[in-house]
Amino acid sequence: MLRTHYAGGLKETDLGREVRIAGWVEDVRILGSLLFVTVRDVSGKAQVVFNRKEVENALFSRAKNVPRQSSVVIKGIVQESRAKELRVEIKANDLQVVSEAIHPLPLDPTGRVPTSIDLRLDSRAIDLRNPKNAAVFKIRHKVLQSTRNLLNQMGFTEVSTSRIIGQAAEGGANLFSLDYFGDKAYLAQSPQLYKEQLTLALDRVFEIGNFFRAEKSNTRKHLSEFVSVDIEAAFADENDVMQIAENLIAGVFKQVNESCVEELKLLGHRIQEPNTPFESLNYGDAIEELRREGINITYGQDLTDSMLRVLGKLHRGFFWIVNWPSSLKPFYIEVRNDKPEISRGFDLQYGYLEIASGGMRVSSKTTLIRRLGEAGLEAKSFTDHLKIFDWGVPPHSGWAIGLDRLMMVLTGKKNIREVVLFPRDRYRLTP
RNA sequence: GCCCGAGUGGUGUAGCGGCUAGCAUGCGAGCCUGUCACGCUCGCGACCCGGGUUCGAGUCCCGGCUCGGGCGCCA
Repeated sequence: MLRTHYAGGLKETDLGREVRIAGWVEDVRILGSLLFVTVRDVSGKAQVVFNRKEVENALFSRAKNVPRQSSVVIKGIVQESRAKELRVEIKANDLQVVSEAIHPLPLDPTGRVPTSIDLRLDSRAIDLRNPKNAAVFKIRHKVLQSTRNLLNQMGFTEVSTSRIIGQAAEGGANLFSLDYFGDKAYLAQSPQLYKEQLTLALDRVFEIGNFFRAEKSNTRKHLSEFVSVDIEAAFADENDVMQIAENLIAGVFKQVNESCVEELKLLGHRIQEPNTPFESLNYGDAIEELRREGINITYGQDLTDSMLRVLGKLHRGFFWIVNWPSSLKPFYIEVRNDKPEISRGFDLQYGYLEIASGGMRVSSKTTLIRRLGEAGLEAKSFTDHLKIFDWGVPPHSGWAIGLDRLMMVLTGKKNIREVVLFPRDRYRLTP
């Protein structure tokens, strides 16, 4: 064991105890015969003191000359600190440099000098030594964990469907294609059809996975690879799954608030558990509101980014947009019985940001074939999917939450790249 | 893909026709026994690339590349 304690975990109860910590050197300050080394690890930092008069020359100069950000193991006795903000520190009797950092480093992970996001992403591993940047991913971990727990409690079974698919159907976004032993294959943009098929036997399923979209987007909220939280529930309608989304999101907010106090403080970001149910806005009313704001839009047009920005100012926090024209929703979304021109799909917004979309699905084969036609797609290329509708597919509903976008809300970050470890966008394929 | 803006030491920036190209941080050398973004002294290190205008170009013009913002595209 290189390490007996974490740097951030030293307490007064450790006074007098010999400990070993392992981390990286954040700072070296020398005052005559006294040498202060700040050592950080994932848990926080500890101050280490070397006294020239009490330790060997070799050790003192090794400590004095260790390049910052090098990995070190330090042994010493915990003593009371005279530092203003510290209770305890380590009076060192050994320091081993286990891996030296070569200077100049591409950025300063202590955050004394800011670094542009682009450069930070080029050096992501060391960028995460900055606790503010690491905090984002500790929160992300908590979000994933709570999402799994909450969906599990709601009776969902977690599944993993394939990312490599043979049909580029579905319309909408462009897919990345690849060579599959001489056949053309594609990277999935969504588990949509698979998760619908699974409701036939597994009833309620969810999947958290990476999906791909070959759009040449150049924005702060789009990536070529993103993480989607998908659910699909048998014998459920759109209202049922909207409620599930509300409970899930409120639950995630609550748990992040409870267990990520330090991380949120580091980010200087506050979150408030949203009240449920969320506000619900009819598409038609949204159009009216936009027209009142002087925006030139007519019923039936899709809402553009700038329109969503306006709506986001009028409706703070989470809100649903419902009762969309059927023509604006994908073929697998059910339409209303009384008014087939109105869809049973919904979008979830957080201000201007689209967080999720979903709806009641079509479960009648003839309706689905008709809807495919209306969407300009060929039923022929959906043979594998269509056949399940002969096998007693239950009525079902579901949605997909963009996890990265939800992370933007939870961390207050304005650029989606901040909340993804190694983002892939139009111009970035590495590291 | 379109529009706008920006590229200056490792990092973040100031300068916008003639400067020994300034500052912060970093790095190197030195002084200091309680620092804590320690302090102080000295030093190191930079004008994105290619054309053009001009006596003279980080500075102005054109093109390229890269980045940022907005738009568009977008299960």
